[in-house]
Amino acid sequence: MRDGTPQLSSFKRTLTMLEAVVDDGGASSVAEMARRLGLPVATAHRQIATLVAEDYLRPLGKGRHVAGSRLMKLAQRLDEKQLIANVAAPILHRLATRVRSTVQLGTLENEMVTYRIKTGQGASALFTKVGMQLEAYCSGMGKVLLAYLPDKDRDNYLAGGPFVPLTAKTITEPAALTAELIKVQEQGFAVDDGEIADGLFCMAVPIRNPAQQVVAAISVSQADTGNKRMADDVLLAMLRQAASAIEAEANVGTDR
Amino acid sequence: MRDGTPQLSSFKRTLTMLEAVVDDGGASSVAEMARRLGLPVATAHRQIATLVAEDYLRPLGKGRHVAGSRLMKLAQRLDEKQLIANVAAPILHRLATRVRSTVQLGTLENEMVTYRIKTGQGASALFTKVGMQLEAYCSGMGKVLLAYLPDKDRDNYLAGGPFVPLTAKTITEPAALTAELIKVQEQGFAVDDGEIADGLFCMAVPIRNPAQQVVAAISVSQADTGNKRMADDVLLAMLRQAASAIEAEANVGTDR
DNA sequence: GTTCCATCTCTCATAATGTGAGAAGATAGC
DNA sequence: GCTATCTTCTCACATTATGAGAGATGGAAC
Repeated sequence: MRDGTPQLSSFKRTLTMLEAVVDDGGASSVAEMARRLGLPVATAHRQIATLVAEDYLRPLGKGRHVAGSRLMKLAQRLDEKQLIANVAAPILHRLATRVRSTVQLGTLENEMVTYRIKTGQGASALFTKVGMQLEAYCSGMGKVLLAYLPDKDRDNYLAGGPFVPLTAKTITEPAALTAELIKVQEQGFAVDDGEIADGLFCMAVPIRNPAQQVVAAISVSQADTGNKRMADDVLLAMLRQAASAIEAEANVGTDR
Repeated sequence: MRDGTPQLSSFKRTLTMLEAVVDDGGASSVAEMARRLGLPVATAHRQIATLVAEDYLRPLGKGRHVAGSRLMKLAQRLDEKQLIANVAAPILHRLATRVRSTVQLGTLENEMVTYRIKTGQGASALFTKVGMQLEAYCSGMGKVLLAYLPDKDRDNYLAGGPFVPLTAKTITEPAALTAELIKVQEQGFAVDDGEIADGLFCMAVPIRNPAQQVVAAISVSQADTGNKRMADDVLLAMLRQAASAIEAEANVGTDR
């Protein structure tokens, strides 16, 4: 067991078939696909039958197949957040140089914030890392993402707990947290002034998809060095401008 | 081999793992996933190793994984336009036999119309071919697709030119073309009476996605043989009915 | 440093499972 | 009608996945 293709070979072959059918756009019959991939017809049929049973393909009459709903759902789960992160990267990079601070982008998965982009000055100082997942209740981005959650999910989160304090300022009372999230939703941004780490100030705003759902948040973090810090309203304006730019850019791919 | 789950079970289980990891957004370790799915750790590792080898997952340090590039590419290929074309095919086929003419479906890419479906009587007579790309300004489908473009893009197209005449009736004046597109948008359909080829009559209507964006157009083409031609309003009604059917069918997999 | 705990890697005997040829059943085209 | 093509089914075979357990790795706590 040390060859090039030792593992789960049937899985691999079936994936290849799946891709071939999707690529083909449902133009060809199963037998045709089998011929193209050099597979026995019986095998091809088994593979496609399985894919259909799993709803990764949908039969469309006359031996044709198109992507099924389960595959579509999987694809949707992927690209929205990933796409947003991709288009956001250059915009956030510019923002970071302008505000001379660390700028981050995060999304919510499993009630945790996934940090997907981190850029700018002082990036190394911050303890966050791309790919890292952190509790949502104590960060600016997290509060934004929680604030726009569907009511049911948000209530569920708030009922979950426990909310352990990371600093003296961390909000740990469910009632206080609820009030905070309502405030965040009303004003359209969140502030974290030392709730996640002492002396760390963050401001975060949401990023929406074309359907107006909040799918990500971006934030600016500044270590409170006592002296010059950019005025909050200026910072907020710049964040919102970046958010708009990201939304506009991301929607280009959607329409047309 | 006659149970409910007889086929390619390892494939199914690995798919389940793939989805679980994607859903999880890379939050949990492999062992955690194994526990959650009730699998032996060794099996889980094999599955994930395979998914990584196939580039469906990408390791993200510390046992975490996110969607890999091959999965991303697959997701991209499932694009809206191709799907519409797939579900449209049988509907257009029926339409073509009813109107006894050639029915086509096209989408706009790079300001050119891509012909994706061509079916029905006299299909061989028409010079278009599936996969072909043609200028948009001179065909019924093209005019529909241009008419619903965002203003910015449409103005840009109109400023582009040049619009070479293919027949005596081809609209080549930007001003006239602008007026024509406005008319098309207002009435919701386009007519091409000999603008692309002498004696060729076409009528085209848009196809919209759930967000009400125009993503494709369908058309009926009839060579003007001098005698019986179906009444325009009847043709239009049938085209619109087909468009509705396609939109309804395409949205089944999209929602939820 | 050491100890503990969780994760990951590897091996191997077992049998479960996918395989593919071919026959038989459908379907379409002529 | 016939013929060509696609699909479903069966079955013997051995390829291939399986899962337990032992060893290796890596942190975190102390």
